[in-house]
Amino acid sequence: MGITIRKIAKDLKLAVSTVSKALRDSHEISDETKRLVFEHARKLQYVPNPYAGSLKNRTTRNIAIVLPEVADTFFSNAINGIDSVAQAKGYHVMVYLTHESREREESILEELRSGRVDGILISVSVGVKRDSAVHARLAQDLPLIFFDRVCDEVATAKVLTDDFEASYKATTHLISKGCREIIFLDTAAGLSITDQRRSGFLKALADHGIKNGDRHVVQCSEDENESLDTIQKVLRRKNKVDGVIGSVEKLAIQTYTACHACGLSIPRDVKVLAFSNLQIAALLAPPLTTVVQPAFEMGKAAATLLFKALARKVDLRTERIVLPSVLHERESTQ
Amino acid sequence: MGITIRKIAKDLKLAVSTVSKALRDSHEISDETKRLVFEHARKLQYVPNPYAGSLKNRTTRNIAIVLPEVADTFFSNAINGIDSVAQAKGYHVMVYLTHESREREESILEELRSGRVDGILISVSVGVKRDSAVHARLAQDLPLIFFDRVCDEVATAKVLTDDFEASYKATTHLISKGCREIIFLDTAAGLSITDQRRSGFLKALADHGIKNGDRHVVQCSEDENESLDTIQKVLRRKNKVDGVIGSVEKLAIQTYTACHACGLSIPRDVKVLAFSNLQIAALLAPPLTTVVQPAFEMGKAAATLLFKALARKVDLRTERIVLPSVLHERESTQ
DNA sequence: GTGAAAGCGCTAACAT
DNA sequence: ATGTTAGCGCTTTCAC
Repeated sequence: MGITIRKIAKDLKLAVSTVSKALRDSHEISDETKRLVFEHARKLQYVPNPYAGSLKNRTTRNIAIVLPEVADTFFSNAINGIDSVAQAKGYHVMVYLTHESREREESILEELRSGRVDGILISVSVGVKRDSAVHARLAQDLPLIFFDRVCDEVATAKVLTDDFEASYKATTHLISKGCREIIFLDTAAGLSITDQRRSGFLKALADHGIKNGDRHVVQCSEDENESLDTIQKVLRRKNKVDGVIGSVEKLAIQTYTACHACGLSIPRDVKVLAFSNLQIAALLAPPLTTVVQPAFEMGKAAATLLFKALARKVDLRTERIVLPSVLHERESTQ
Repeated sequence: MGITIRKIAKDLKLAVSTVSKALRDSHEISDETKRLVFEHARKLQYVPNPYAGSLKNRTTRNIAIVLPEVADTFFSNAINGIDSVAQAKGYHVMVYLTHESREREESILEELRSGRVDGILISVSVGVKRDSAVHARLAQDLPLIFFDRVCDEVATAKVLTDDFEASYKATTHLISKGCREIIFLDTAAGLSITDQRRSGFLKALADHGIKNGDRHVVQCSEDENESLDTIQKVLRRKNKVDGVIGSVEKLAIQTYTACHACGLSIPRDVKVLAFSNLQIAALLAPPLTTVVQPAFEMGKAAATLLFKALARKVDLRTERIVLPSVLHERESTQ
């Protein structure tokens, strides 16, 4: 049993409400009483129970981040961005990992309708549909903000990067380096971000007179071994691949592994480029050309939006923030 | 206003208590009533408010992880391990980042005495003392478990790796490769893990007849630029350094950067080895020899211990789990 | 088998 | 300026 407001009241022979008001520095309470209360509270090391008051005013000062995984530099940096504003606002952060399971994501969201948190920031898992009913319903109950991986058709705030343009630019970069047989490594299920990236890729191919773009898109499994296998097969095929774009960080790493395994030299035999926030991209063999998303800033923007919503200062249904990503050219595409 | 138990009771013309019992599948309630209640609850999509009941039984089903940062493979993997058991137990995970600030860590812990969480898993920040009073007091109020970076003198559970032995082995490995002028890159403040690692390092030097071990220990700043600067100065000094041990992941990356900048070839001029969980160590130029900690398993072990403590099945004051780390030899020390 | 009532810690409307 | 009271959503005696 921790120290409660009631204990302080009893010790000081005051009413609970008086103590409550004193602690909240209400103007109705005399300075002398406040002083006494504060002092005693400090002496007893009183810490208010956050969930008691929360029952009344329906606010927990907790927010949730729902995401596929933490062992990914984009997500861990986004968490940092979110945390930076949450800490500043005195909010607490709950983290939920879906491990790319739609079912798990849905049951987590279902649970979150309970009032455990005041709002939610989410980057959806593979397999979640653009018009997911679960997400839409949640957005009715609580402030919900998508970042990076979104459900386009759910009417709530989204924080994104310019995936289409960045991918178009990246593809153009490869073409300018002489690549013609470029492969776009896609994720298995339709992720909003990879959809955009694929579109940008296809558009760039078309604009540069490369036909049959679809032939250049390769679906990779969520399973690491399968995916690695797929990539190796592609690299070994007759129509010699001379460029690879990894649509997500994991695929970049697998491409490197696959090239090593196939005895292909990067960038001589094949140029490689990936969407990735790996800080050590520059230390890889060879240094990897990356499209870097402003992960920290995206987290920060998403959290800022959430707090605005909690303060009823914004209508989330119409919010949409697009931040630019940056192409870092390195040896892997030289 | 979400759906409450009261609403269900009113709709069904039952008492709140009856509904409450029915939902908890109490034997005092008739099957028929239970059926009605469950059905109606499902129809209204009732989700119980977790903090209402929590007020009574003083349990939130929330646990906290307090750690220096997420953008570190050790920590993100540890989070995965913790999350895996928390999800299985139906618990929720709150994440607190200290960013290596003792003050921040202390104020977070202070806040956590409020009852926001049922227990805490922590890896302490740089600068926290072995006998930190704040940590000791918290351990009185709540189940507290240290993992990796601990306060030795605070009497509560600890989950560790065999840092001394692993470092001894790693140092011996470098010596066996012909290194004599080996540098141990230490963190600025006394971290339990780097203390152990340094001791193992010094013991190995002594055992192999290398005198004045202390001369081989270099303190690195928390500031990245300063630290990089220090490393470069060391690499350039007259007594040619032929081996480097990074005591934490960040220092390994900085060593690579520094070697590039100084035009030193790894492993020809200098062999490098680091305590690191980087998955892509094998893809670096050259592949980095690492001492890998079982991060996931440590998180899992720590969380498992916490849940045992919550079930009053263990006395945390005497618990101490030591898991082995593994030396992965790669080209950087060949 | 069902219901009434008290209470968890705190806030807020309403006395005094 | 301080106190009384009711109530947030739920659980848990204790009656009926």
